[in-house]
Amino acid sequence: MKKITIYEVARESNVSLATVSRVINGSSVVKEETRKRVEEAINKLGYRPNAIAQGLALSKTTTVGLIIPSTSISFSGRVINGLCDVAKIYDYSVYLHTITEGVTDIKEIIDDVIKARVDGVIIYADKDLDDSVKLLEEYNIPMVVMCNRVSSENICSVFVDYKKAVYELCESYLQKGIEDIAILQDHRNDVVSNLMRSGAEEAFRKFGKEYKGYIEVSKDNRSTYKFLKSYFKNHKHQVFVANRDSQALAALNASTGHGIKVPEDMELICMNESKYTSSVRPEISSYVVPTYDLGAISMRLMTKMLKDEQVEEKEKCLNAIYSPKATTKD
Amino acid sequence: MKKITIYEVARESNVSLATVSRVINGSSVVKEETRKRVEEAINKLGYRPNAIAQGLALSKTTTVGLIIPSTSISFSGRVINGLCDVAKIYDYSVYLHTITEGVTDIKEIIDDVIKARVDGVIIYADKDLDDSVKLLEEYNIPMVVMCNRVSSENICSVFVDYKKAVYELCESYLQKGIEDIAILQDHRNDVVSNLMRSGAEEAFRKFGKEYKGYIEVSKDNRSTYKFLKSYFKNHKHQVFVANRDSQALAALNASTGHGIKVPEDMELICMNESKYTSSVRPEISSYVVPTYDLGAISMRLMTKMLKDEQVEEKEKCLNAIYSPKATTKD
DNA sequence: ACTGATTATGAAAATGTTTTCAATGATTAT
DNA sequence: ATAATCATTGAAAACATTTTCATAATCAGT
Repeated sequence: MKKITIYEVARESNVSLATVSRVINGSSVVKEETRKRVEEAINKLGYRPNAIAQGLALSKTTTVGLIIPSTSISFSGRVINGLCDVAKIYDYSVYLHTITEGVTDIKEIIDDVIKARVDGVIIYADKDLDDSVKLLEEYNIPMVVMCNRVSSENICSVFVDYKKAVYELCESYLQKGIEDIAILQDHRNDVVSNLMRSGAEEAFRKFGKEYKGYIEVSKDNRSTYKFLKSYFKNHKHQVFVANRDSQALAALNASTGHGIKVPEDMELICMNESKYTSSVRPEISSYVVPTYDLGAISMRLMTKMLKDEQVEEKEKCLNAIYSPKATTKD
Repeated sequence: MKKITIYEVARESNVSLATVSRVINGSSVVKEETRKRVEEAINKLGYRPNAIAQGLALSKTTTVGLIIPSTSISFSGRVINGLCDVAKIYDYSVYLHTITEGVTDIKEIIDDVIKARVDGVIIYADKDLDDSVKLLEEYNIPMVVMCNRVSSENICSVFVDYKKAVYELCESYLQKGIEDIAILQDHRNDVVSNLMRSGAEEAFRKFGKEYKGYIEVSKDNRSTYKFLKSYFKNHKHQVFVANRDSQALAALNASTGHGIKVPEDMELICMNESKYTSSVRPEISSYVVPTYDLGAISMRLMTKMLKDEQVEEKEKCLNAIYSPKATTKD
């Protein structure tokens, strides 16, 4: 089982390498008759171009590196779906790297994508960006940052405006005179949490008040439920906002356990809709976050940068759409 | 900003390419003093080897292709985590391809991984394997198949034994004289559903009975809930088994809506534990499926094949661990 | 001081493409 | 018929490595 290279195709069809290469790449200059002959040879021999050799000759790989925290994969796997779908359309391949917090050395990952000579890097950064990422900037590699607002020559960013969402949410309650709004925060000091904070604070400031309704919990689901279970024994809130769907579920179960009815006694709102927030009863009012789009748009931006198309907006802000549930019935 | 190649390093450190190459690859023959000189030059110039050129020269890329249905990413994202973690340990990179049912042409994906000259392919196949996958076999590319039992020269497989799980589950109820066991099946005729079926049927056959407790529902969560809502109006079951967590949640909500208490009136069992089955109350008895291991083991097998280590077991069968919840209280 | 063995290095070929430039053959206009 | 243009093709360099084979340098043993 010998390897079939462009040489074998050339010999088989009695032309030079150059011509075969032209046929592969759809160059228009080659005569119809020769093209046919070459194509037949290609099929007959089952030849497939070697992307590695192409990469070397062209100094580009039509490959983009994706760097994403492992937690985010289970949390928002559709990001990857959107990203890959668009990549496929534009004939790019995806080189995947996951970051496991406390384990992975980001430097190694950066080293690896540079070694691999990816044409660009898309990075999902729900934390502050590591300094080492700036290495990529020095390398002049086109970058798209998801979930973080970054601006620079070679960097685009795509993010969800949680700040605005929470701002408007708080504003609408404050207008109705409701100011007992609790916001659940997990310890991880992530971008979304910060945005939610500043949204709430801004809204309250507008009404001349200071916001301080944070409830801090740990990342772990079991302990979150335990905590809330005892929390709701002595606490009541008119409005309760959670970031992740599992936290909202925990809140729902913990509160109803104490006879607090959602939404009559307490409005429960989740910042990230999922199949779970909608399959539970009562349904949990949630923000639908366009995670698929987040990935898709990021990759589209990347292809624009790589093909030197005009990038009108270097910062793309997506909105989370509020989908309130009015009743416990359906 | 000139590109730094091995040539520049060679010049800077006054040695030949060959020597620099040896230093990069940790060859033992180079003199300590020269090694130092070369390493200094590498650091000074910020040189990173070009994996593409290496790939060409060595005819291997230390890269494995991962082919996975997009739905499986959100369903079992931890597969990817396990896979990537192990890949990192063995210095392999992951080339990601997603399959969107009805959209993606598998042939194109196969073409692409062949073009990319990945050293091996890991494919998550919860459906029957497409014929085109056999192309890979002809190409003699080492493969690991997840979720499907396949045997062949160059193919290993790693799967979860849902059949055994359901068999034992049914058996234990039948021994107690309980035979009213309903199994929810979504339309997609996938491997897991089939395994569950044959597990149930085998158990019933052992007791001289024929199993026919399937309930067919659509894939869509909303309509599943709707369906179950009206289903539980007129139906009762002692045991109710669902495959996916969202289906179990829907079943829980729909049944309690009609005053059916879990687990007193009906045992509810989910074949795939998730943070949702455990954060809901009453907790849903579930099988903990080692998804992380599924990925990790697959990749480990792959590295063994690629490094020509001995592969003792070409088929690795993982067990789903039953975690029954005895009470509605906690 | 010389031989043989050993260690360290370099020259050059090989990996599989693309692309530039030159050359050839065909076609058109004069 | 001839020059000029145009369409098609091929030779060879370039891409950045690894590796084989040969050679140079060192060293030990006589």
